Amino acid sequence: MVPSFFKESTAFMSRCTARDLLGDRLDRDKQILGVKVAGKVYDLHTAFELTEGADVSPVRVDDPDGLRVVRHSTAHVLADAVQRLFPGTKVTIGPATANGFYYDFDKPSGPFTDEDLATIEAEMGRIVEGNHPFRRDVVSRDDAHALFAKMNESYKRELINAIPAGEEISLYRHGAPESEWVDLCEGPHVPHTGYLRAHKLVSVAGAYWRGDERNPMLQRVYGTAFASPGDLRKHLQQLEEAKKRDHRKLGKELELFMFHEYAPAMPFLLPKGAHVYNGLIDYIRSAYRGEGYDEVVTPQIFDKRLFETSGHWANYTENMFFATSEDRLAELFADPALAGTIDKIQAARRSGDESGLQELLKGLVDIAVKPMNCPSHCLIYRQRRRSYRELPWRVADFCRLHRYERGGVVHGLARVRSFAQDDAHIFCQPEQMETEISSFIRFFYGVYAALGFTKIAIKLATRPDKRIGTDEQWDMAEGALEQALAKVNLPFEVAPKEGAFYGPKYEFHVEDAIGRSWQLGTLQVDYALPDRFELEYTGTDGAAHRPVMLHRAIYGSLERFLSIYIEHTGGNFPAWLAPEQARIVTVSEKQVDYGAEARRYLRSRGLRVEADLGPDKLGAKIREARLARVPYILVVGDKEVENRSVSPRSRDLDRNLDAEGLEAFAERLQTEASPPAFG
RNA sequence: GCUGGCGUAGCUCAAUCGGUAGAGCACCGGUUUUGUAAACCGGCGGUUAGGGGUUCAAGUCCCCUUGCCAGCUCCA
Repeated sequence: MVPSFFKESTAFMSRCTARDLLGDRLDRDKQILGVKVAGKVYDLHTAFELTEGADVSPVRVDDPDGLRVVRHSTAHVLADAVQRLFPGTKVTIGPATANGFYYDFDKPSGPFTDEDLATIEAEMGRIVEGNHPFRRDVVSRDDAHALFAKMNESYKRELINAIPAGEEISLYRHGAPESEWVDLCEGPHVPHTGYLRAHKLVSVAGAYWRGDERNPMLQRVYGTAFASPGDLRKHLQQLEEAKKRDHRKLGKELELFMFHEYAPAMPFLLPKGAHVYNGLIDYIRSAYRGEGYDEVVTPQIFDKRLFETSGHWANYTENMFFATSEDRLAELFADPALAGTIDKIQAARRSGDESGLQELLKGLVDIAVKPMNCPSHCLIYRQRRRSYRELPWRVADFCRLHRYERGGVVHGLARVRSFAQDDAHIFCQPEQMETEISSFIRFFYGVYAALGFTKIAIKLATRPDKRIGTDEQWDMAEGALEQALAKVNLPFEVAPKEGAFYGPKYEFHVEDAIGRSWQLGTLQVDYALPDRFELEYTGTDGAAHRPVMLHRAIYGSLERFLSIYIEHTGGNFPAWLAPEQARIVTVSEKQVDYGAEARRYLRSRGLRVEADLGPDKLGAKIREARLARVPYILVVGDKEVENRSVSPRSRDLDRNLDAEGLEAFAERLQTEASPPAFG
């Protein structure tokens, strides 16, 4: 069925172009770039088969499909500009990304500088100016090879070789007729370069050809482009805002945490940061009582046999830290085999036998620092015989975990080597899974709503090709995850084959205050660990059964959650979490005694209150308290001393409130500072 | 881990071609006694990330190590 707006197109064509479908609508509405037919976007330059009944809709510059077209087209203009300015530079690929585009170049003279970016941007402006059309040509494989051979574009020829036989090979050209620039490209593209005025080059970076570190390093130029200069400006402002909120910057300014090179990528939470961190833990912990969780405390380092049982020794050691003891060292030195081992290690190193070397080194180690809590929880489960009556059993643990992350990936608090999770494992009977899952979802949403996150998207990651367990188990696990969502009426997206090798999972994607999305909590179904640890419970039938294990976390890593929460709030923690809830500032030193007394009183009411009694002027004290993001500034001058009151200034309302008595203020702040309810 | 960049006082940043390491804030002392985003004066503070090299002379040039930043790859 052809949609109504195409009615003016008289004949129904099987082979057609967007122009045929859109007719004079195209001339009336310059925002239209092409059409989307059965999920695929076609530009004005491309002919395609239109099957009857296909879903057809116009693609406009400012919708997501249109933006991708604009960005990809801008990438072509970037490559054009680069080849004009830096002859001898070879082109590779230049796709659109979530927020823009990039183009990878093989540039013999090394990386681009910031000045280069400015020059390239100016050149792009000139290329775009003429409103020159994009043109598409379909060519034979031989012609394509001949063309790019002549141009000495070896990467393009590699790409041509990768195009399956029988598929169309197309070229896109753009620019003034006398200086057209051509690229091997599937499209789609904008009608002409006039659509590409709102662009900005953002940064340069190295990247490998085809993402493989054995391949040559290319120079990647990142840029972004939008439908209009206004949209571009808005995006750049969002980037500015993100920079202002960067938790690494705020962490330093607000004295929340620090790092030291003696413990790289392992945060030190300073008193204020630790307060917020512990507040988040306390919040979950208090909720655990109502949700029926038991909390345990478990060791930090284990005999390696634990991880051999769990499978970490075979699959996870490159992410683990190891420990040793004097006893163990003495044992190793006393072992006559050691001398031989050292020779073998040296030989493996010389011959570059990485995996052999790893095996030898691992053989010397007998203690490892835990990267996850699940193995210890399995040990606890096995502490005694379990009955079906005690299932589901929910075991929570906030113990520290250590994972050796590769040097280049660590990032502030968001990706660290030492962290804790609001981790818990639910051991249950298979038929209890669904109920457990839906009550976890409810719990999860309650916590996020209470913390001011309302936009949450769920992805259901299903069975990957490489997996363990029976199809029956996978059917049951995926079914339970799906039905639990249906029951609470939540939409979700399926991420096919993205599950863990031992079970399917949810990924919760949470959107923050400035529109960025983060994967935080998770829930995973696991049949493997109960098998490996031979966990059992006695059923009503008196026989032994194997429980299912659910791994679940609401915050995920507390460190990472804190980093996002800092950026979400911009450091303006709500009163119930704020390390300092109110600060008394005296107008002059005449009010010092009352200021100290007020502080004593408010503290006696359980409030976290500091006082700035120093000789600075009021304005300076106010400024400092505001920079510290204290929720209430309590001004105390002669009037307040006389009335035993304070004059509060609210951070969140950004204005002065009426003066109120000490007791009344304490009452109000106490109410405001009680943790939010959820559920 | 890979590629590139960076590391100067607690913080933010200067230091021309290789030629005596400096400012503001913070901190300490003093003066000022202040009504909603920075009063004034003085002082303390440095083996320029660490190590090696080149040089008459190194913050500056070269090499190694380390940490950080951006990206790649990986991930909570």
